[in-house]
Amino acid sequence: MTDQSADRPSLLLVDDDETFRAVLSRALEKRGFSVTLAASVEQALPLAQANPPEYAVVDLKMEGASGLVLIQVLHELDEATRIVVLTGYASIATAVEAVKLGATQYLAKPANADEIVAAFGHHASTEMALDATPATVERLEWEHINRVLQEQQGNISATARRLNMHRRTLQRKLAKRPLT
Amino acid sequence: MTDQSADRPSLLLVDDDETFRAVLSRALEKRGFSVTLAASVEQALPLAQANPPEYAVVDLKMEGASGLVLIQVLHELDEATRIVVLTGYASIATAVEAVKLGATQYLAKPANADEIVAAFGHHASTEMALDATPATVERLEWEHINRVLQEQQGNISATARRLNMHRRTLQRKLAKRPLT
DNA sequence: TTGGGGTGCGACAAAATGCCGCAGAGTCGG
DNA sequence: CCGACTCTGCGGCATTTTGTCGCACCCCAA
Repeated sequence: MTDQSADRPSLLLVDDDETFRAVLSRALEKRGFSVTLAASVEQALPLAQANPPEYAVVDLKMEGASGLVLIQVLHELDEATRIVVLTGYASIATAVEAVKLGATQYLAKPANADEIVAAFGHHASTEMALDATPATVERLEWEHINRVLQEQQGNISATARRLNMHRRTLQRKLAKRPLT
Repeated sequence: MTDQSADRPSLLLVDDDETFRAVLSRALEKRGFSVTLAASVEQALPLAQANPPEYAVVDLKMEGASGLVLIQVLHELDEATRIVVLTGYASIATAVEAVKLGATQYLAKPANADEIVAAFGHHASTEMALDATPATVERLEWEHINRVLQEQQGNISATARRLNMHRRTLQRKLAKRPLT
């Protein structure tokens, strides 16, 4: 992954959400990475084996094989690869697993590009990462709710059940615009 | 810690809750371990340095130094020591930290002796089942707060400022045990 | 029609948050 | 030593949010 951008660190981004993938890819390119995309573990494996990346962002739960498989392979290919795991289904057990398999850091979605870059650790060419501002809790909640709502095709009752939140509360939260 | 019980594996149990410590000690002795007790990291350090244990059970949050300090020392003394971390304030951020420092497994209290003993045998697997349920908003908030708190080296005022949250509110949230 | 799912919303009780202040601690420089 | 700055935890009380309940309505399939 040190193709024509030999001076930019290579990064493999693996996520089955096409929109998220495109947005994050752009943000990471802006921060100086040379990004290669994959929509699944199966798609990512040959890419990684051909050119082990310096950095990787791996969604944990995708169609097909688990992101855990990719973490293990990436780590075996090059122990120096810095792997950040992203997941909308965060749990301590999977965090332990991911780190033991070689992940550098484990982040719950939503996570913005600055947070992801900061999670790689100190990186000399991305000074702007040092000022990473964490999202407010309200922002986080809003994005999470809307993501699950979308997964439930806009069904408010189902979303409330899935989030273990009261429907009335969910309605109220959705009626409010989030602060920036 | 292989004093007169040369045929029983040595185990260092560090927890500032005297009752819990005594109960768990008894249970672990019944399971064949030779248990040494300590009520704090400060108390445990010289014990560990004198005789690095084969196994350790370390509470994360105690008066005085954090259990994370002890994990690091234990791991440096003997990489083969199997360390299980216990905490009533479980978070992904501390789980990641503990595992990176050398912990074998990370368990949320309450955890019984069987669970702890099983945890000593934990090995990373790519076969782990991934959660099908998205995190609740409360869980997401808890994990986010704890991640930023860790980034701010445990400074509550700084964390509150960074999260644009009132300090009192943050204190209250941190005092509550997270939902599982 | 019935039964099952969904929608939005108000009233009121309960819980959480915001705001303020208190008391204490530590660090640093003058 | 003092003052200035930071931090810590916590209670009292006002305000806001959430939980609970119920109402009214909708759609769809049997």
